[in-house]
Amino acid sequence: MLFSTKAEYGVRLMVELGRQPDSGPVSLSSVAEAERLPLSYLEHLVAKLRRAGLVTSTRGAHGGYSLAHPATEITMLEVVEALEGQIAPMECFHESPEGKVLCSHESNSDRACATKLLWTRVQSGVNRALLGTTLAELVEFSKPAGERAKGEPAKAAAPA
Amino acid sequence: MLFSTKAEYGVRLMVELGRQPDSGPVSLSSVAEAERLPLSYLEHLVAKLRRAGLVTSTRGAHGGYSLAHPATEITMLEVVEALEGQIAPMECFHESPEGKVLCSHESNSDRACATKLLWTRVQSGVNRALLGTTLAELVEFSKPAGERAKGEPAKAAAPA
DNA sequence: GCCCAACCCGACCAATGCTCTAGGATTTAG
DNA sequence: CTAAATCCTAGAGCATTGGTCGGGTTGGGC
Repeated sequence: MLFSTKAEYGVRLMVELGRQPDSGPVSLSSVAEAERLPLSYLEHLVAKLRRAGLVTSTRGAHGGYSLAHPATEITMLEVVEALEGQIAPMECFHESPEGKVLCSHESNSDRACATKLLWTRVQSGVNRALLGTTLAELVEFSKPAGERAKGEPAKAAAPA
Repeated sequence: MLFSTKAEYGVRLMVELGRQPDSGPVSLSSVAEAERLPLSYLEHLVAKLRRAGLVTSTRGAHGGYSLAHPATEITMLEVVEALEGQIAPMECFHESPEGKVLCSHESNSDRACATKLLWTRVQSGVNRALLGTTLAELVEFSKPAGERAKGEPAKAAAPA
């Protein structure tokens, strides 16, 4: 598996928040029930999303979580990275802050790192998919067919 | 990490085999030394590649492994799948033999599976990258710059 | 002012998979 | 025959995953 359930559950959580745009904060327990996910595990995941600035929390009675930004401005790259950490296809494959690709195996040999070309392409493919998918699209997609295509249509991104 | 070292080591192994096209079988220990990888671990990996029909083995003294097909006809999708198993972005995401996408969460709710759109795009991005990269390209890429671009040039595939 | 819903936090735990080693059995060139 | 090599199975050691548990803290409603 490329990703763990952290990404799966976390994205579902975000979609659930995105479905009620302006009805105040949504409690975690209602999300847990709707998606049939363990509440106490969701607490850990939502904490990561909060620390990443993707959701805001309001404490106390009738509290809960809300999206920190409009769903059209939240890309899946942000969400998945907040949940799973930096996305790299391989352990030895890191991007420095300036965007250069580093590979710890490179010094192993006089030759160029054979796999760098491959992992670069894979990462680029994943990044394009994640960056080109907004939360708004998933919210729209999750609605029953009859309900779709009303309101502002989600920005169409690069097709699958 | 998207992939484990199984893919990394296995691809390196394949590249090493691809560098000596017609000089008989290559022993695992020479590969292990050249790439500084643990020999006994490589044995497990090469067994998977053999069972997948990607390499052939010749036993006994002066034995070793060779590519079962020309490097231009081996895609990284075959190699990585042989090593890591079926590639799916998420546990709940399977492709049936007819190519239909199944999702075990779909029955959880009256709504469409919110994450299916996302994982479909991710998988398609990864597949394109893996399918569009041949072993011959990596072999070429791994040569020192001066040595490249001689012989038949590797088929240029979809750029990163 | 209390209660309770809800967020918050850290410790813990079982299961799984990854990385790698050990030890041997089998095959074959020289 | 012997050395080199593939082949096979059985694990050890470790990190991660996917949770659970118990207890805080906050704040609205009665």
